[in-house]
Parts: sequence; C-alpha cells; structure tokens
Amino acid sequence: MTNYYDINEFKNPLFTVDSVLFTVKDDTLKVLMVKRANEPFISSWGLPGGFVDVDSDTTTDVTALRKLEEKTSVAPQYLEQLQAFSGIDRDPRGFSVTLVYFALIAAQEVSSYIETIDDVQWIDIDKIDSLSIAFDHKVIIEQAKERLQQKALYSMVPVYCLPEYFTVGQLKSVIETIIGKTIQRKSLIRRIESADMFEVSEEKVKSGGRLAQQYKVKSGVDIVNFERNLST
Amino acid sequence: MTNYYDINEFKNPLFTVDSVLFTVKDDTLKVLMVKRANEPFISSWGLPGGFVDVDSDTTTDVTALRKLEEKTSVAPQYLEQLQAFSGIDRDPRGFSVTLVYFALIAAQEVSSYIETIDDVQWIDIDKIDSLSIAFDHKVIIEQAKERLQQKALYSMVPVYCLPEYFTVGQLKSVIETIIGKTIQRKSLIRRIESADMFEVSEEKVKSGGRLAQQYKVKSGVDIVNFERNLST
DNA sequence: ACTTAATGTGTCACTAAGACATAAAGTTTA
DNA sequence: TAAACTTTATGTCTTAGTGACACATTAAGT
Repeated sequence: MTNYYDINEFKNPLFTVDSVLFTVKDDTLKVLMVKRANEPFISSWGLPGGFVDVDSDTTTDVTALRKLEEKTSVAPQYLEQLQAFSGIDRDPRGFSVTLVYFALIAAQEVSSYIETIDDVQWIDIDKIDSLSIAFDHKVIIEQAKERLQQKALYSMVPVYCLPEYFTVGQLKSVIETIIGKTIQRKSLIRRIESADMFEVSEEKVKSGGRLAQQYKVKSGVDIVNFERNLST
Repeated sequence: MTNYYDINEFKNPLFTVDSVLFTVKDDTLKVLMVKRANEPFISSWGLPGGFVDVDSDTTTDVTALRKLEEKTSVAPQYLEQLQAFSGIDRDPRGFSVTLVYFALIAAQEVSSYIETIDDVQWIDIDKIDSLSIAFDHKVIIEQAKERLQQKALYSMVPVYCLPEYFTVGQLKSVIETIIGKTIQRKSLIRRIESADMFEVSEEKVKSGGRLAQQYKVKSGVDIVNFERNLST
C-alpha cells in the first residue's frame, strides 16, 4: 500500500508555457506577439502561450506547439527550451513560473495567415522597448535574442528562418540581421560544406546577378555545432 | 475593477525544483543523491529538491538553493538552470514538471558534513546505471553531465569544483575527469592568462615536484566563454 | 650527487576563420 | 551591342588559438 503525499499539501505555483517565436522579415528580426484579451495586462502585448492542458498535453513541448499553432496555424521549424522565469512579483495573481520556449520559422510560412488577424503580429525586436509589454516578457525576449545570437555564431540554426530551398546569400543575410554584424561569405560556404547537413538543388535561381546555387536541409539531420564562433 | 482568471480554472501541473550538484573527488565525477524517505520511489536515490514554498521563496533559484543547503549545509559555488523536464508519466501522481538546476561545488566544502548523514551521498556518475534511481532522474543526470562537459570545453566553470586557491595541475585534472580526455597543460595556461578572471597568489604550494603557483578567482568576475572548444 | 616528478616556458605545426582579389554569369544602362 | 554593374563562386594569403612536444626549473627521495 502506497502512501503518497497529498497532492494539495503544498500550494502549487501558477505554471504557464510561453514561446518566443522569431523570424527574419524585411531584413529585420521579428518576434510574434499577441494582444492580450484578458487580465492581467489586458490589451498589452504578450508572448504566445498559456496553461498546460494536463488532460491532453503529454509534455510542455506539446503545450508550446499547441499554443503556437493556435496563433500561426503551423508548427515552427525549430523549437527548444529557453529557460524558466519565476518570481513572486511577476504575476499579480501570485508566485508564478513560466517555461519559455524559443522557436524559429520562415516568415512566409505564417505571414498570410496572421495578416488576417489583428491581435497577432510580428513585432520588430527593436520596437519592443517602445511598446507596452505584459509581465516580464520584455526581459524574456531580450534573453531569447541573446541565445539566438549566440547560436548563430556556432551553429546553423538560422536556416530555420528560411524556406525549404535557400541560397548562400539568403542565409548570409539572415545571419547578419540576427547578429547585427556582417560575416564573411567564404566562411559561411566553408561551414555549409563541412557541416554535411545540406544538399544542393539541381536548379539555380535568379538573384540579380549570377544564378545562385540552392540548398536544402537534408531530412533527418540534426543541427551541427561548430567548435569555433564566427567573429568579426 | 479587474477581472482576473480564476486561479483554479485550470488544473495546475505538479511543479518541483531539483538540482544536479556535481563535484570532482578522487578523480571521479560525482553527483549528490538523496535516499527518498517518501513515496513515490521510496528508498530509491533521487536528486535533491522539492516543492516551492510560495510564501518564502522569491524565485525558483531560491528554492533550489534552499533545498541544496538542507542537504549540504552550504551554498554551491555555481548554480544555473539546466532545463525543465515534464510529462504525464514521469510521476505517478499525474502531469508533473521539474525545473532542474545544475550546480558545482568543491568536494571538501561538503564532505565532512554529509559523511555524518547516511541518506545523502556522493554517487559516482558511472555507477548511476547500476542503482535504483527515482523518476526520470537518470536521464536528467545524463543531460546535466553533457552540459557540464560542453561547458568545460569553452569556459572555466570547472574551477567551481575546486577550493578557493588552486593550481594549474588541479584544474587540469578536474577538467580531464569531467570530459574524460586529457588536455594540454599549455593550452590551459594560455586560457587562464587570457581569461583575466584569476589572480595569482604570492605563496606557492608543494605538489610532489617544483612548487606550484596558486590562483584564485577574482571577486566579482563572471565566467568567461572562449570562442573555441578544446579538442583532442 | 643522481633519479624522479611535477611545474613552467619556448616553439613549431595545424586548423578554421578573416581578408581580399579574381573569375564567372547574370542584369541594367548608354 | 558594348560597357558597367551586381551578385555568386573560388582561390589564396594572413591571422589567431590550440595541439604537440622539447626543454628548463625546482622540489623530494634515495
């Protein structure tokens, strides 16, 4: 006979799951934000997220995906845990914890959909400071951005902001808007070749100059981490 | 007049905070484990942790520290969030989330204390597989170990497994037991000098050969991340 | 004194990135 | 149509940080 703790012996903190979904659009890093319809922070912008549905979500990953799909109608191409944020003061309802995910998607995957909805929007990362943001989401977004910038220096994650087929020029541009610096095209090509996670397409594509080679991510491969950061 | 959600509108998942506290002792990587006194998994080994005390813990960091201090009587020298683990099956009491922290401490800081307690022990990381481990803590420890190994390649975190004053030889040895490979003494020295996070002590110390220079972490400095990994 | 052991230093080799020139292949403009 | 321009692709020298390893230094033990 088992002798479990009473599940209500401790007051449980308020637990939510939020996501910072990034994309690069018009050479700008953008975050998906939702205009809040409820208190607290009604009508401020907040991250997409919400409570776990303990009856149907098997893990918090599922919660994050479910909430993102509600707002974008599609699943992000990349999703990983960022960090949990907690505190007694961050939510007026009491001690709360939010588990934050960090996600990437190609802009055109969602653009047509969210253009029909006015309470879901891509917000320029640089305009966050001038808006009314719910909870501590401003801090969370800043942290997520730093993580993304770090990852862009030692991995190929930025490809998940691009469509299935992409060119070196597009990837270079996306990386540069993420990290806010220019990088060497040559270095990027060397990485693409050594990573062994891309395959070249037969058809090339117009680019305003010489036709550009197209690449796509091989199916089933993991993100490669390089042993050095890009610098400059 | 505000119109808050009813805080009990959603069933909240069971939320706990656990820590993977590592040290290096006798040239072996060890984890602090606690013999469980309650169901579920009574008398199995589990990670130190527990529920948030929403009336006194200001953040989950405080919860992690409080629980670690209960078991070791001291605060770890290094603490950061690892990841949250969640699922419908990981706890027989229902959907649960555990926020896991990753901590380091010098062995002699706690050894004398825990030797007096038989339900708290340093367990060899390699012997985990042969023990009865609670919940999914085996997987969690494995992930924490991988994170520690990664960090050891591009940062100086392993110093937090050492006492205040330490020698290059000691640090080299600690890094090597963490990553399971030998490294170049010369490379380590170059990093110590370029990191600018250590100061040299005037007095040298015996080491079985030539007297060894002692270093200590400068107060108030952050961990330095290098732009390359060690390899070999 | 000689051996042994660990620390500390000097130097060359190696590797991946940075810098930059040049070639190739398309578009725009006079 | 030719020249100018644009973007992609490639070749190569430089640079920075690590690996490898020899050699010098200084303590302990016999």
